[in-house]
Amino acid sequence: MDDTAVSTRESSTGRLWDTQVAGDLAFLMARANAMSLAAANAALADEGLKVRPYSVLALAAADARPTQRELSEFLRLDPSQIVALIDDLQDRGWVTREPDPQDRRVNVVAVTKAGRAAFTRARARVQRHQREHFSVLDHDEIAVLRGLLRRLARVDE
Amino acid sequence: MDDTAVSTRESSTGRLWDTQVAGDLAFLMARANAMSLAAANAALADEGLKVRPYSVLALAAADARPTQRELSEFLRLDPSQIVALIDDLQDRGWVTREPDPQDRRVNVVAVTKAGRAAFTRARARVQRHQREHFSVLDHDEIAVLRGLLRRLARVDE
DNA sequence: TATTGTTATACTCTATAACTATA
DNA sequence: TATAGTTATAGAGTATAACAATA
Repeated sequence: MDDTAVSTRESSTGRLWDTQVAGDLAFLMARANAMSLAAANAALADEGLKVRPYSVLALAAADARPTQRELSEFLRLDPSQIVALIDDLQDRGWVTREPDPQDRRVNVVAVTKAGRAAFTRARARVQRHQREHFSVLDHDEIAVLRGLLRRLARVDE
Repeated sequence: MDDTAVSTRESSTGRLWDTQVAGDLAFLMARANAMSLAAANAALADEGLKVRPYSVLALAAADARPTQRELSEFLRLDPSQIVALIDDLQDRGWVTREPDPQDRRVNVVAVTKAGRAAFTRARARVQRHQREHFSVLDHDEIAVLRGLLRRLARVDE
């Protein structure tokens, strides 16, 4: 093999993975999340969705009847961002705002028939994506990761 | 205890955690990352740093002598964003751009004495933060999580 | 008085393309 | 021709404060 005249400069970033930061959970999580988010958004692009509106649709489709305030907490977004998110899904005819009769300040987000169908399609894509994107881990490892992330993600409830 | 007249509406978001999305790795990662990022940024705020510039400083302080291109790949940021990041650290006197004599197009990022001191202070804060923020997991669980995230984060190298 | 949803706005981050200097 | 770094800019995402309706 002719690798005698290899460049002085290592062309890859391999050696950067031997540094301290590369072991920081905050760094690893940020990088893994950026990759996962990009892949998930790509998977949802054909349905004209991204992860955020998909999550709202999913909660509505699960008949969880979330209030906008609850969505704000759960998705860790400002209430003002939830407005735009729901406006968009409502414009597509996928969800509706139902005023709570017991507290007329509150809107509950409900799914429509079309919304349920859209969610079913989107969910199939997301699940296929997850299998592919996380295929570097085996079934048991994924279960372990899910459990650990779940505990971290739920910490400040 | 007087909890007989409790409200009809569950005030917490607990029930949302029983839905399908709450098990999606993409969702869990996004949420766990958002929490971790906010905590890490808060930990670094006293040093006038955020996670991004801290990561650049860390790689320079590790004497990895990264090029701007390598930083771009490693941090998953556009090359144009690296410019501003390094400008800022350079203005503080913490890093310098050293032109590579072998390829004068290339800048290598090197740490200064002051930069090394700043990094030492910042690193102590970050490590303290990590211990606190991830304290819901025990030592072994953290090691497992780090290993799994590392494999995911390194996938497309 | 406090809270839900809403609007407006400013700020940060991100993505893209074009430019320069070197190779 | 191709690549490293830079600049400019538009778009997306985020954070904050103030407001109306209701509690």
